[in-house]
Amino acid sequence: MERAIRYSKKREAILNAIRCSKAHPSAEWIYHTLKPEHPDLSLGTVYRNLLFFQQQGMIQSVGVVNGQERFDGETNPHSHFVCSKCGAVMDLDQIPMDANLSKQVEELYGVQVQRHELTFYGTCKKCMQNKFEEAILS
Amino acid sequence: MERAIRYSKKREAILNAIRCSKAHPSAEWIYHTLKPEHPDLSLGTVYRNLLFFQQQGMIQSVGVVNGQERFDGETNPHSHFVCSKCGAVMDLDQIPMDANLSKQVEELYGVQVQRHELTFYGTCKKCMQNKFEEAILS
DNA sequence: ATGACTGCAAAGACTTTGCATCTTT
DNA sequence: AAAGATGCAAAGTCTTTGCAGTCAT
Repeated sequence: MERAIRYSKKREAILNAIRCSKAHPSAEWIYHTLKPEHPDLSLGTVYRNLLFFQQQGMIQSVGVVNGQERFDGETNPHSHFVCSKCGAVMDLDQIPMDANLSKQVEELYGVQVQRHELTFYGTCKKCMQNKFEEAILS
Repeated sequence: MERAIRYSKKREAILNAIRCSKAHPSAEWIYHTLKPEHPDLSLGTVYRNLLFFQQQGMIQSVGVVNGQERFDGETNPHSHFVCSKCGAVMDLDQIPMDANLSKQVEELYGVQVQRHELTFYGTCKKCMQNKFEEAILS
């Protein structure tokens, strides 16, 4: 018998927070965002639900940025930009992901591919501006 | 005055261990691999040197796999496969990385790109074999 | 009433760091 | 001798987990 899944107010709020944010939230971010509305929310619940949503395929990990795992409520393939300065993560909807690549990898290397990630690392607009201002002031 | 860089036996050994391995080692892996030859090696030193090599551009992080950061001694752009079962990381030398993509991202999004990663996630050959055997036994 | 979900706090895993000591230059 | 590199252990950060209580069905 499969484990039943029940509704929970907090679970709904957590999923909603991820889906409504473009920031690719971390557990901590979700926790602090929801705390005002749900004063008795605990960090453990956030982590447990993040795992749950991942297992259900409802969200995906974008990887670990500055020590914190980041999540994405959009599960359609798309690439990301990560700012190495401030840790911002943004979607790059205009950069296409080649779906055929996965098949090529499977055929060439004899592995089974579930998904692939295309991620760019660098400095975001805001941080470049800050760098510029610092350079002037020094 | 810039900080001087001095030779050290352990630093050399650590870099060598990364460069000679195709496993994309973690700090722990390096530590245990070198411990027999360098009984007084400490994990702190491994971590400090990993940071040092990264800052020097001599190695690169491949990201965090199962909670451990993994490193690559090959800094030329190439894509990776990560096994979600066993955490193995392998180079995909036959899958080309499009160098032009970085420029496109810079122009389209007004950011500054340093590098990009193309990573495939799935199940490696060995783990697929294990799955198969388990299925038969059950 | 059952068992899924949660809060809380403790435990766990990985990484960083301070300080005394040892090494390289 | 000066300052960089290390060992050791403590501290720090993020995440997981056990247990008792709560809530959905």
